Amino acid sequence: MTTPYNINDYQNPLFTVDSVLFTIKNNALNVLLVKRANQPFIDHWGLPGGFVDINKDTSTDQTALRKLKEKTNVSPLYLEQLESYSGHERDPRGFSVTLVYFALVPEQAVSTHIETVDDVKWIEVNSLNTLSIAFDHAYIIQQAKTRLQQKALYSMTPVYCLPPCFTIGQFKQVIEAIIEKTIQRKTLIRRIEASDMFETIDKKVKSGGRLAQVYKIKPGVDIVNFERNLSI
Amino acid sequence: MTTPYNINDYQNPLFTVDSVLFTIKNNALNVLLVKRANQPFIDHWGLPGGFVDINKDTSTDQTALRKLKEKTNVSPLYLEQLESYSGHERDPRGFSVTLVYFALVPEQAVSTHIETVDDVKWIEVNSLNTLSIAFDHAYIIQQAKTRLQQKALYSMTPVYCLPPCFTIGQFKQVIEAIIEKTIQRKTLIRRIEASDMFETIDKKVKSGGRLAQVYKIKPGVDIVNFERNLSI
DNA sequence: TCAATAGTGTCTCTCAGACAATATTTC
DNA sequence: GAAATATTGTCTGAGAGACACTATTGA
Repeated sequence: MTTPYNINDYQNPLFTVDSVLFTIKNNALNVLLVKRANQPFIDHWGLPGGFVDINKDTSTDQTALRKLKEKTNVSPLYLEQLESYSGHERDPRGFSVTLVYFALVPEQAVSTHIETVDDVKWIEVNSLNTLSIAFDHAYIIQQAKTRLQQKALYSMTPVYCLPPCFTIGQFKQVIEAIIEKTIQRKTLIRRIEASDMFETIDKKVKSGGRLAQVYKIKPGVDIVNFERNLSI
Repeated sequence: MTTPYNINDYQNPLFTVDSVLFTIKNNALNVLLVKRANQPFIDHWGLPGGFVDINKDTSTDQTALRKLKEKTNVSPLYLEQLESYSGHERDPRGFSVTLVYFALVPEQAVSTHIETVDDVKWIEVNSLNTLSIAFDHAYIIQQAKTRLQQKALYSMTPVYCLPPCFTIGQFKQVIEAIIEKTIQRKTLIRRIEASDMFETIDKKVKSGGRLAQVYKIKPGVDIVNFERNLSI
């Protein structure tokens, strides 16, 4: 090392940004996978992502959003860092680091686009084992699922899997699909009121029985966390 | 790009690993800072960290631990990823990514070592503004503090700021120093019992009043989370 | 004895779970 | 009316906050 801090003096790790994009489809948690066009793991399914483009991206958040938009044509409503994964074994090209984001969208925002291509698709998280998944992405998806399940217990985050207008019944189904347990409708209503995140709109929709009140997120509100979890 | 996936085809971001090592000293939250010996920000104080050494490190966790051990001579009892920070502006050398860990140790484990050197020191988090801090490290430390405060509300994590044997009074003081609020001793006792993480040892120590029972962590237990937060 | 800290007993309050009761809808 | 779903009412239980009370130490 002749000159300190010259990046080329170091063997740099391979650094990528990947995203676990979830939605609820058919009452089940689904994740967006992309068929790899290149080695390694060519033709396997993996998470959408890639290298930072330092000419286009102002941060790794932008990298994640850019790659998701390339694949789905929309930006997710919710995006946060999950964790980074690193090591010599996870990529045959050598030591690698991937910074993983986790993101949520309503299904229909994406499905109309990806139905026109055959290298991007939704897959049920509980059916991942039927596919050959690239790298350690199957493990990462499980970690992201666990994180989402935790957040569903103490926050309103799952609402970002819903379209702009929704009923309490739809919200309940989304939460139940995520945590894989039923919850009390009453508890959800209490939280909706306490959070003050939502407003009713002057519309009711049919639901098989009594018409259901339609809600939407108040403009500009932040996601609300609760001090107590839903019960395990 | 002639050959896909050749790392040298990309302008890679500068990738580093930094750690926010906290302890409680004089009933206040302190963070370990290191005086920088090189540009940029030479002679400013910054977080301990550096580049991944892919010949020594099996993961970025190892990078964080290796750098902390170089500076403090001990490994922290608790280490977890905080978040990564990226952008063009945070480092004058160009687009950079730093993966930040947050770590806890009991004070005395470190202080005996760092008292012998003058480029590593503890500084109270609430007095950071009296120093010139390198990069965006002051902001990162605030983020780490917020995360630690959250964890103190729903988990036993702060116990890793304590020596192996401790009293409930000491534990209470550590939690109060972190969250900057007083808590009910009774609540802490209830959580200690419910967590089943601790055992009493056959010793009592003097405390200014009645002798205090000494506790230690049961071997092999994992950190326990609660379903309810302490009140704001 | 008093001051100080440790530890216990117990009441209140909040909010999740449970579930009954009522309200609307379609068929 | 019956089936289905929406909405409200209300009781129970767990656990945090508050705080009084007892216990044990040193000065």
